[in-house]
Amino acid sequence: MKQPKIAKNLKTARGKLGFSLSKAAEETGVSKAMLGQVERGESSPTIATLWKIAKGFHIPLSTLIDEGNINLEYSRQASERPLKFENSIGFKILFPYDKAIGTEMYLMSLEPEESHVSIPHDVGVIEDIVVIKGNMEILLDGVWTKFKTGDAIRFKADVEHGYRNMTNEIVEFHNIIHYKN
Amino acid sequence: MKQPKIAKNLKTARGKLGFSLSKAAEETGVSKAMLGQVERGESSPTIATLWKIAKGFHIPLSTLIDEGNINLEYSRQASERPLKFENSIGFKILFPYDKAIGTEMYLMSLEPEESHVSIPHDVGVIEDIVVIKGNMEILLDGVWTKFKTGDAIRFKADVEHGYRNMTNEIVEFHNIIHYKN
DNA sequence: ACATCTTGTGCGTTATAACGCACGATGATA
DNA sequence: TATCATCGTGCGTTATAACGCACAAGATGT
Repeated sequence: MKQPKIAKNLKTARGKLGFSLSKAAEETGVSKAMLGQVERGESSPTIATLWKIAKGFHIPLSTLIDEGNINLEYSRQASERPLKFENSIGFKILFPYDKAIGTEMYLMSLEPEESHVSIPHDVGVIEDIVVIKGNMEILLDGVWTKFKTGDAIRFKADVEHGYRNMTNEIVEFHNIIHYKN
Repeated sequence: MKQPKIAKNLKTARGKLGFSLSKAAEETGVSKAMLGQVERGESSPTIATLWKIAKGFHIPLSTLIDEGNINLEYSRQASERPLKFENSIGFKILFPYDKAIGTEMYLMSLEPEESHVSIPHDVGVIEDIVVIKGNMEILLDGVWTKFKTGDAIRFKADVEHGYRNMTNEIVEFHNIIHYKN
């Protein structure tokens, strides 16, 4: 696991919001000097300070601690539909998001030893997985749980979750995302 | 957004691993006294300290910052036993009808030379087919149309439609029915 | 019973997070 | 040009994170 890139994520977040350090300090209740120190990597903030920042920026806390694969722009798109898995594991769109139906469906594949962790979707989003071929694990509540061909799993996608393939065969699964209308 | 529940999450994680404070300190490189302070909510750790803990515990950092409304709720759905009714084809319920989501999902199978014609569903019902294995035909607008493994088809199910397998191999497909809410 | 080990807590010390403020640089305006 | 406002950085001070150590309580073994 890589060390969290707080400095970069904070700088990126602030930039995208178009906040000066002063404005950011005003919105978050964290001093301008401290925000600057964090961005320059001169200080490691406490979780309480990070929370104040995230709250003031109206972004998930995980956006600030994420490991650099997902930027704020991605996170912001999480509030819009459809959600794309760019630069991630292999997938094929089976049914694109349809507003009338409220779902989208993908055929996903995982190479051997490949894994992917998703940031949380909007509140209320439900995700279905149906394992088409192979043995895979799904990250639910911080625990990797095993599933095999034919298994069907429904879980809340508004928390962090992930998929991984610890076998040496390709895994394929259907991924259906239900958005609350 | 709720304040992160670091104290509770740390205590839970340590408990699940079966670590004493001493063992946890050893594994994480964070002092026993500090771990105790964090668990009792007497101190708010820096992100660097949290990262050391997560790394030492081999868990995602987000597990420690998650907001406490984690429901370890997911459902392993698929019924184990395939069902076969008279005058119908074999199927297995993957996700039963859920009013909140408005869909149901089945894994269907067609023996060689087997066919099935459905009576029309209610007005507005949409049906998705994803061919998992084999070559099949679907009756759409009075015409049998061929589809193969990997094909995904969406059609209005409020008119007559059907499925048939004119090959000598078993065909399997996912059948998702979307009811208008 | 006693000795030893383990466990979690509290305390004093050290390191650093977090702050308010001052300042130089930059840009805008009169 | 002079003035003002904004920006980000650095500094000294205060608060607290993080530590090593000691200790009381509990568990275990003889």
